[in-house]
Amino acid sequence: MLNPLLKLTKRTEYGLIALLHLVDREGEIVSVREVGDRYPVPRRLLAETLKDLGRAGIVESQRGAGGGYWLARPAEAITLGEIVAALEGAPSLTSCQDLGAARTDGECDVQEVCPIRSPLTRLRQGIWALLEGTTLRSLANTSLHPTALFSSAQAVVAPLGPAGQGEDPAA
Amino acid sequence: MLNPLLKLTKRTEYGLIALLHLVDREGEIVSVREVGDRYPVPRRLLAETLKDLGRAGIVESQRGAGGGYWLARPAEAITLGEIVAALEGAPSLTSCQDLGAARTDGECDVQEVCPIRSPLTRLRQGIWALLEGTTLRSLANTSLHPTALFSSAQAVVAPLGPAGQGEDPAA
DNA sequence: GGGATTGAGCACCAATTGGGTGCTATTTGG
DNA sequence: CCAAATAGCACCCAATTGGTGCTCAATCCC
Repeated sequence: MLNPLLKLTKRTEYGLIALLHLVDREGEIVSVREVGDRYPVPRRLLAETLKDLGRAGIVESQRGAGGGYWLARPAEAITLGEIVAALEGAPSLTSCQDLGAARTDGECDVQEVCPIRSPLTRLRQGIWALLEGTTLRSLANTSLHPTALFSSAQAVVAPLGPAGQGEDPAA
Repeated sequence: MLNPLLKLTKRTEYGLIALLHLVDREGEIVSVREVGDRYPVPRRLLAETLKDLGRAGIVESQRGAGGGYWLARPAEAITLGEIVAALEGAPSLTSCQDLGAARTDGECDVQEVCPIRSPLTRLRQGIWALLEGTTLRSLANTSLHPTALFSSAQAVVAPLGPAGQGEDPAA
């Protein structure tokens, strides 16, 4: 059994495949059929996924014969984080906190004494920053390198403490 | 429904809680009962989790009355990645590749035409590097800062392309 | 030595989640 | 009017995860 920590759901996988295809056909209208013919993916799920992306404003669509999907924005203005959020919802690393949302019902069952909440929250933000710093364009163009990726992630996690101080990285 | 992308299983959550408690009591023997009394967590699952951590060589244990668990190594020599790997298995970002393992059966159903495999693999490695760069000590001591975290992650993802070249990080 | 305490090892059940499909309505082009 | 194609549900099935029962083995204390 392999770790789901970094797992993407099939929906997101299929969504990425579709989106990358849309990047390839930027400026044109692409039907679900076309994408489904190209990749051995359940056509129906692909359709569901594109509907979700449409509702999220990442793609636009036109119904009827000759209809299909296209990117709502240029590929460099669409981030991986946005895509994942659209297809899987907002991120949460531990189950005991959703940044104030849905606090009405169950609440964190580890409550006040939960010692992992704070540090993991920061880590989650760092990871999320990585996703936000990766654009659909950079995914499409493998030769491009997500350099800005780290500067943004660093900006999020760095405030943890003063840089290059006591801790020994060589340990 | 919130995104499982960064989700940790309850096992890992409980494991982290237990480990942080062990850090707090470094040098002493801590029983499952003690941890279970401190945090509102299913004592039994906590026990299962500690067993797993023991099998992974992260903690050591002693049976019998007065027995319990303690860290097998200093907290700065235990990484979050290691913990997660022990409790959830090795990481995989997309389902279509597990680094060569389990290639006998299903194989990647998107096969050769899978366009997301390469870029996401690299992203996964970057995220994993973040986890590997975070020590249990840094989690325990919130004031400590995971600075080395980014240098290691950068080392993994940077090879994507020549460093500090064409791309504009300020974009 | 005997009993209480505590971890080890399995097997197993129950609840949630995710993958996937059926069906119908609506829009659009020919 | 018919065919193509998206929109919107509702639903089922398989897989994973959360959680528990039971038994055995080691250790301490009396």
